Amino acid sequence: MQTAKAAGTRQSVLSASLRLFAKDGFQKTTMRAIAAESGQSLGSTYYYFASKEELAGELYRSLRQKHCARAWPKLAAGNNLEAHVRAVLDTVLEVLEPFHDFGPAFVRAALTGAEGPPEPGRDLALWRQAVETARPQPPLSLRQDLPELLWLLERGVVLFWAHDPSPGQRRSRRLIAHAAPLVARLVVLSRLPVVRTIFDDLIGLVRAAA
Amino acid sequence: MQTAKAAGTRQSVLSASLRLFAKDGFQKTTMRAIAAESGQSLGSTYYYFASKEELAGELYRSLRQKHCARAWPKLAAGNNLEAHVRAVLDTVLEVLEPFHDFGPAFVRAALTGAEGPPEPGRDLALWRQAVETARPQPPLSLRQDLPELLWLLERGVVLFWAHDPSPGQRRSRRLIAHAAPLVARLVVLSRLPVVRTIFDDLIGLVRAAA
DNA sequence: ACCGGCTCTTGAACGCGTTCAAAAACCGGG
DNA sequence: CCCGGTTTTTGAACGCGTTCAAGAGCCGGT
Repeated sequence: MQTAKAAGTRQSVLSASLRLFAKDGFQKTTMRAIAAESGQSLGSTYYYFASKEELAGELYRSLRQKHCARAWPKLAAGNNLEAHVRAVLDTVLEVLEPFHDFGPAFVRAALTGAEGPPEPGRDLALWRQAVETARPQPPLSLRQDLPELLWLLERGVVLFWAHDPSPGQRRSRRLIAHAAPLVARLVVLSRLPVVRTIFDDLIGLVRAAA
Repeated sequence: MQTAKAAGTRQSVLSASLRLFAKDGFQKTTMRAIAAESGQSLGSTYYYFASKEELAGELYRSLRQKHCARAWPKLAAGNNLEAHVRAVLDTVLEVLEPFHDFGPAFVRAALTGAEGPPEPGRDLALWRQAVETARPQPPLSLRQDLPELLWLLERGVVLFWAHDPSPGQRRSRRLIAHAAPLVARLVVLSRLPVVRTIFDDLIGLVRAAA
């Protein structure tokens, strides 16, 4: 059992790391500096977080939570799929933006932290909502697998964004601007048998991977 | 200018690192161990290789060279595109196989070493050859951009392979088995305007990224 | 033979992430 | 109030990748 005060110190370590990561980036921020900033000893921070990676993972987790909370309302109006895809992806960059200067190592550390795909539950639910509430509705045959494919797309975009050196991450925005209509068009065309076959292959490919 | 003897020591450091990486993996092999194994002092290895990463990069470079040399002849017969794609991708796994136990960090270190895409020249040329010698020939409209797309595919496969924990990397093989016909079918279908449009978008997306 | 300037080698040192045994603080029950 | 056990804190220590000032070996020119 842990006391209330302990939770407080834990939080102070977390916020100290947030402050320092923002100032100096992920790599340059040392565990010793985090300990000093939060007024603790070095060993104490390791009592709460087993590694620097785990610290990144914790911050990233709260970020994705915020992402879901912010993106969800945007799906209410029942726009078309392209708008939904764009909304979710734009929101993820919006939420992540202040953390870009943390450096690619931060995202890598966060994504590699303990769990491979870090409890995909919430994000996947968001994509399911995006698919189900889209009007016109995507073909029934795709409705089941599409969320997973879009979730894969999201991870790809985040990875790209993390390494995007362009000012303001313009390239990542442009990537989304291109990808959203592409996805929408593909989904519409999936009614054609030829395209449908491609989708089947793609899904088979993803299944083979996972 | 460097003497002939120096080149020898350099080579001995390289081969020592190869031996140790194979025995203990990339992460667990220490620079000190490499120095000891090659009969040099620690500082001496740093005289030849600025970092552990660079060591990985050097080994990886020679691997890709071997890959090109081995894959090129397989393209001579003028098979269809699917066979060519499968040949090149299978060969890359074949060449890389002994290095899988080096761990994902090895590939990451190699791919991140100094140059972003490490002089894509040779690999891209291989893909160009694969596209140009395929029979029937891919549509003219794709012939220019297809090599770049396939090269992207190759990097994706390698990345996937590096993290593939399945025994004998079966999953990676399966991935290739699924991806090759998918690519071939997509290329054939690119004669249809709708699919062509998708390709254009995809190429635009890649261009926006690079 | 001696020198000046290189190429190469060395081992100590730095700062890092991480571990650990021991001490301190805390807390409910006697 | 004090005691036993748990939770929290501490600072020293380890091994790592990397850096560096100093020296050793080598070689052509005088």
